[in-house]
Amino acid sequence: MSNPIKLPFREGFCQLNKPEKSSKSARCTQSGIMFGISSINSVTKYYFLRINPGDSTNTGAKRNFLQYLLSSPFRKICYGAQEMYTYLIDMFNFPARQVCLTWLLLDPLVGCWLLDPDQPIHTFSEAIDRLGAKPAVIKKKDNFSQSCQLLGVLSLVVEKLYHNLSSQKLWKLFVDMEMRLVPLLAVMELRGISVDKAKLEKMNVLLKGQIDLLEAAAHKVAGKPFHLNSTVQLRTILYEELKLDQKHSIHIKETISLKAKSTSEPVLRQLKAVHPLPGIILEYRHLHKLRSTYTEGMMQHIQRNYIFTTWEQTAAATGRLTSSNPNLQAVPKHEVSLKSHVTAGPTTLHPDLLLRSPYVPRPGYTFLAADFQHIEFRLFAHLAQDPTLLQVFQQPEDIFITLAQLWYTNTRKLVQVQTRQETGQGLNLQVCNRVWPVGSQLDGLGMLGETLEPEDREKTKRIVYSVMYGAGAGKLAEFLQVDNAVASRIINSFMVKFPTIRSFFNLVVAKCRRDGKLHTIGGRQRLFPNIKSSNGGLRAQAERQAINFVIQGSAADLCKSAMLRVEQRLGSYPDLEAHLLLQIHDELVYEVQDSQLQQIKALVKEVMEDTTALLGESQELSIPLPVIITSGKNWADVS
DNA sequence: CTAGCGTCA
DNA sequence: TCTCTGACGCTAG
Repeated sequence: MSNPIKLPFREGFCQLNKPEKSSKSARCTQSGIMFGISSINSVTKYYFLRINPGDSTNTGAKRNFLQYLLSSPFRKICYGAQEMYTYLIDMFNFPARQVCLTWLLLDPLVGCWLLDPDQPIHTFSEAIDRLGAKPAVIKKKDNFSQSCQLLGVLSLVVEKLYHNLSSQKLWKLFVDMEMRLVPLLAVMELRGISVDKAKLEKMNVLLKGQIDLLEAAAHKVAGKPFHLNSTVQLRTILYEELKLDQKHSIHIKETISLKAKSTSEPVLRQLKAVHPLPGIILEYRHLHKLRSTYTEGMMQHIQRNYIFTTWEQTAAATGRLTSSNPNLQAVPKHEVSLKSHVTAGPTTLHPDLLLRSPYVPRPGYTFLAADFQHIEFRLFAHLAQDPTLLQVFQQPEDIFITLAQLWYTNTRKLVQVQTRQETGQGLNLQVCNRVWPVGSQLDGLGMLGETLEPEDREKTKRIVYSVMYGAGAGKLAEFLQVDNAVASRIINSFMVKFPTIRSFFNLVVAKCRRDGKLHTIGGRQRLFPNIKSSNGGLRAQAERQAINFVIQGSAADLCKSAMLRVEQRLGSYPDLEAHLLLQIHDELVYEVQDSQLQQIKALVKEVMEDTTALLGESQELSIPLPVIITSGKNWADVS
């Protein structure tokens, strides 16, 4: 650990001594980079490089110096590096590609999170406590001298971090994955995604219109105006004025906190049959949520036709990235229907809304999305070595459609098979029939309609993941809208068909009880203190989290690795222009130059499907991980 | 079932 | 008036 260059930034309130909560009074007015350079004989010299916004000298010597410093091979350390990077790249316009590939350093904020991802730290002093770095007595003379002293502590913190991470075999993951991700996330944040404001506004108006109609309808059937968002008022109307529960002798569950009669979704769905109001409320809540978050709410975040999200590296215990302010990972994917049962009107006035369609590429660019096909299910097959799934997953077929088809053909054996064979998709079905013969215990669900709709696939997918991660019959019944006996049968048929679900569960839980922690394919760890709890509920939860972590965390490793490797490969083709805009867990969305679309498609697919390279040469998956590439002129087109 | 974030009372 | 919390609903698997 020789020659560390330490880089906090912002004079006075650098990350090392910034207060717990960013309050207005603590906001710094001057900014720059504070750094210390240690020589061989351990003498450290400290400097402060002032960076004034709008200063023309920012483009000259200061820029060159920072570029030299940050891309130098010396070991550099910085607490909160992503924040520093966004600041610097924004200020100096450093070239994104080069930053991503060469600006590497060590950040104890991320390091501490790798040690215990359930307890991320938020301040430098927490890092000191967590790592047991000697509590330093900071003498308050002036900002500069205080910062110098903190830089000394930073060295100690990284020293401790190194020993902790190495002894837990996390160093490689830290340096080769998480630290390489930092500059990429900074670049993604700064690029932003462009938005068709007019389109978003139009959708907002359409939603508003529909919401107003629903509100009027609700007031009418309630007999008086009231605030539709108020559960208190709604409760009074439903149970004291309309007395829906008494009149129809329906028992209403009580809320846990206030032990008042619930107005929750399942309750309203139950009441829909006896009165129009609950149905209207449900529809209202749905549209109101969409408007306040995804149209009206999203417009608050637009800056000169762009939306800039924040990518959080240390927010999820499984190793996933998260997005916030706004959360672009939760923009609705499926079309929203404005057709209503209560508000009649010509359908032309109620078009379906695609809330992802206002997000568009810059002029001259096209969106390119790359999706890992059912990554967690495939990883389960690999990790559990399930013989049936290992066989099925040799082919890049859509297993959720296959399963949906299987259930369908089992309930109504004829028709569809023929047409699918004619369209050349019969092969999949034959494969699945060989593996899960018609008439097996997967049948009799009777919940799919005449033809296979996209919703059927979505439903099947949710069943698979629910059961895989240990859902009880009650929960499954609730979301499938079937009774408990049917849900039980579904779960049971899965367990019979894939006995490795249980054996893998037992294996993972046993390992977790032995070690107190588990590891993903990429070596990421998570601690499970409750795995030995005497409280059965807590223990069961820890067991489900354990299973989920191994799979979801491994998927996160692969996706992060894919982001980095695509970036590296693009680096060897300087003419190719592709900018990563979004990561939605298993999906990467790029903005690529129109004329280079085909070339980049091929490049991305090749890199992402090379799982051996993604995992490092020593590891290999038992199954391929097919990647689906789509492209288009708005985000809805590639979803 | 797991993992998140944003809205609202 | 402000901040925090729980329930809900959107996403991803």
